[in-house]
Amino acid sequence: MVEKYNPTEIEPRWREKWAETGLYRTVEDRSKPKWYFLTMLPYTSGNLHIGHWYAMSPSDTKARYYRMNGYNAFFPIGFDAFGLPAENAAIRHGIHPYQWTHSNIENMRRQLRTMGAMWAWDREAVSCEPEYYKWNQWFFLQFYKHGLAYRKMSPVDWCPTCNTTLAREQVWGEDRHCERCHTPVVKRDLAQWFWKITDYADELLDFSKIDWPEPVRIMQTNWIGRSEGAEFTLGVRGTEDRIPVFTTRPDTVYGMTFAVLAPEHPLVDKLTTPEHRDEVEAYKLKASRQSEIERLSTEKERDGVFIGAYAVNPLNNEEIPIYIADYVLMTYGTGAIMAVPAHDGRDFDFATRYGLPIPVVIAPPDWDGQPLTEAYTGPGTMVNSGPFDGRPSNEGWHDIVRYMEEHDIGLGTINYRLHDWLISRQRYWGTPIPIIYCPDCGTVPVPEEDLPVLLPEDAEFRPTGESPLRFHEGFLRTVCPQCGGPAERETDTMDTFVDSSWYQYRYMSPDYDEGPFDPKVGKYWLPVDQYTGGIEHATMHLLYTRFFTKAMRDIGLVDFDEPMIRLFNQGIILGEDSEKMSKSRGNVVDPDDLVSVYGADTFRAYLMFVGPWSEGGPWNSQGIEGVYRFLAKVWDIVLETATKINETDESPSEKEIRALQRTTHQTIRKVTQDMEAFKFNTMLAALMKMTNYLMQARRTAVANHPAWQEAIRSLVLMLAPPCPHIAEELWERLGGPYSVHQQAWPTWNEDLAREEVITLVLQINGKLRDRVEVPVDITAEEARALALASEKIQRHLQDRDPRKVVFVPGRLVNIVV
RNA sequence: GGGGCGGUGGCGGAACGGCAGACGCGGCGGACUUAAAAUCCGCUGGGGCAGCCCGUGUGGGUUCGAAUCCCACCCGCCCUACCA
Repeated sequence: MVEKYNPTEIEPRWREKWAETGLYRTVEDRSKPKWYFLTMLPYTSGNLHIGHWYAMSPSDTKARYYRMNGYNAFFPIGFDAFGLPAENAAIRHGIHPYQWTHSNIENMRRQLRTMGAMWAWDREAVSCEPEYYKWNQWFFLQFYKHGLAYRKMSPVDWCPTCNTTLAREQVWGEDRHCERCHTPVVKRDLAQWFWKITDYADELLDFSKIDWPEPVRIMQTNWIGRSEGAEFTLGVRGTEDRIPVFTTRPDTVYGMTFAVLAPEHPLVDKLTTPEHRDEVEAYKLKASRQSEIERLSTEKERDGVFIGAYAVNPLNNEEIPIYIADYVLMTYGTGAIMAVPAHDGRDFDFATRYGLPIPVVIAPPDWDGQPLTEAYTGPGTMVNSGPFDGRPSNEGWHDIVRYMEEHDIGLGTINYRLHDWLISRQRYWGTPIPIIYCPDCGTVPVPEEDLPVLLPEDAEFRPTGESPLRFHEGFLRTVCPQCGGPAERETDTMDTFVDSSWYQYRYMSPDYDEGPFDPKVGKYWLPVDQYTGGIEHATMHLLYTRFFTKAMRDIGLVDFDEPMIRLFNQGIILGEDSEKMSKSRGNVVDPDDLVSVYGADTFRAYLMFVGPWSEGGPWNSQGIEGVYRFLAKVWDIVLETATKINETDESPSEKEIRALQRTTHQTIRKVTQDMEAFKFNTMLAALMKMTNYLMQARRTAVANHPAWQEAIRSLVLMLAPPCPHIAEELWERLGGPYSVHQQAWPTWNEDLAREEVITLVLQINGKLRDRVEVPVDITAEEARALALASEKIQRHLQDRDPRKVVFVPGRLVNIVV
């Protein structure tokens, strides 16, 4: 009996050796093609959970595969280290965010190392370090200089008791209360900084330069929400005021029977007549709460109130009542709409409720002239539309826009759902925005040479969650860089999505201090060749980082348009109950426990084996045993071979040798193809199948043949990417040179992989009736003759005549009767 | 309401126009053992258990042939929220 597989003994030993010998040190080796692999960086939560392993093991596997294929593969790691949990820990436990974050990072580094991944630790970057966030500030200044950063008023959730703004995740429940004191939150306007991502809206809709999954492209496209339409103004009877409205249906403008403003629309107060004021105020108050109430109640009634004023339709001069209603949003378009109840479902509901007229202006194709029972939103013929009557609506659409432009009524415009990126956060644990407010000079950017604006260490964390920066005199009080007079710093910090928008660049050269990254190093590695991460980031991080790269290009930092050429979205690993893992459900699986029992190799391989990486799936604590058994079998077979336990004088038959070679080369082919296609589950199944074959063959004479040595070596090499430790150990025992991870990936020989005999399926009308063993290269004629000669076929055929015989080479014969 | 993903044995899944269920878990039987564990070998979709019949959410369609392509519907999960 050979020595037993003992992962806990071999794994730490090899990790040490890899570190000592610098096996994964990054070198800009220009003699090799580069391949930049990037996996979404972890947040410094303190503990590596199974989701991290699920995301990282396959990407490490693929990076290792590329390395064995002659690429210089770059696989960096870092930490997303700013964010609210650190501040909460400071408030609750009195630990400074920096200290909390760093002890978390220490622990996570230790846990990450047990994975045995080929990370480029020498390029690690941590976003809460001044050396990192200095460049967030630098980017801010560049954006400011290039007109991509501006400040305007914007609403935030505000807790009146805690006297602080709240982040989205601090607002709880249907009544939207503060997580700390349970007071219902209110909206409050603050001056905040924005970045002009909308400048790139059209370019962000262009995916021609990237190979990204279709669902992500669709989600980004919907999120950007480009819609073509017209913007025009409605006059208000008896005033000089004009209400701008946006519509995607200018062809329906004659069907407007009322106008609706968002309750927060700036003209509401001015236009409301005295007798409607109370009602309007009451509705506004209701809307300010209700519009934020969780929209779980799908059957919400569409309501609103008349404000007493009338608008004028500029095309037919008809006067129509003006309402406010919470179904119109201040944040989209102009915050006001022309309501055409016949051709918009929401307007239809509203008009029905308040008894407003619903004139048809687009006749549906088979319209009988009767009133509509629901809104008709399709194309049709224009009616009741003055000079446009009789026009097909899709042509009339353009006619009316042209008419509006010719008569200075309005303009054809494009509207986006996408808003500019609000980056201000009223928080401590983030990057200070490098701006100074001077009573004389106004808004003054911090000079580049004064960066970084450091977060003060002696911050005082109040239980209410107020930002310590607002009360920190030493931070707040400064001098104006322009006039030298007393001035105040901006106390808001940046959204943490800023950190992750460009971290792939910082990994080039985390110690570089002349710019965000060393352009010489960037020239070699950039852009990212393969990015992997969850699809939940489709419309946030993945959009922001594309924006950042385009802005960097326009600033002259990079010469390409997209940050990541290829993207793969992995699924989510669930608990054994098929529910999302969470502490409250009690279905959390701890990676540390599993590693200490089974070793990292088994754990990595099981996560890949459990199902397609893109799908995720439930954890199964018994399933992992199967993978462990598989590795233990490989261990036994390889050691048996290495120690030549099985020497006999017998020589194998040609047939046995060919069968072994065929298995080896078919497996190499399958594993290579699956590795390319991210099909790690079937890749491992193929390796298991080969191992099962070797288990059968190891006691036969073929184990003495050179083909056996080839099979064993190939198996170990193919195991190196998914299970780096055991492969290294076995490779050494086989007498291979250090390291297995520097060996070439095995290649298959198509001739050796080819089947000689196949099972030909015989069907009648597509139903399986018989099978016969035939040579692969059987001709159609031979196959047909063989099929008709089959006893079972004859029996099923009875006396019916074959009308047609379909022959599919290598597969089947189908007789049609 | 909009968008995305998915329904295949007891379970995770494979096959993605051509033998449905690879590989693994679990189960059953056997070998080894005083015994158990571990390990190894065999069987394992359902029904008749013999020739066969039925099976990929449901109902249609295309095709010589459909889990796979098309249409309609049902169910589940995720994201998003009245986008004019």
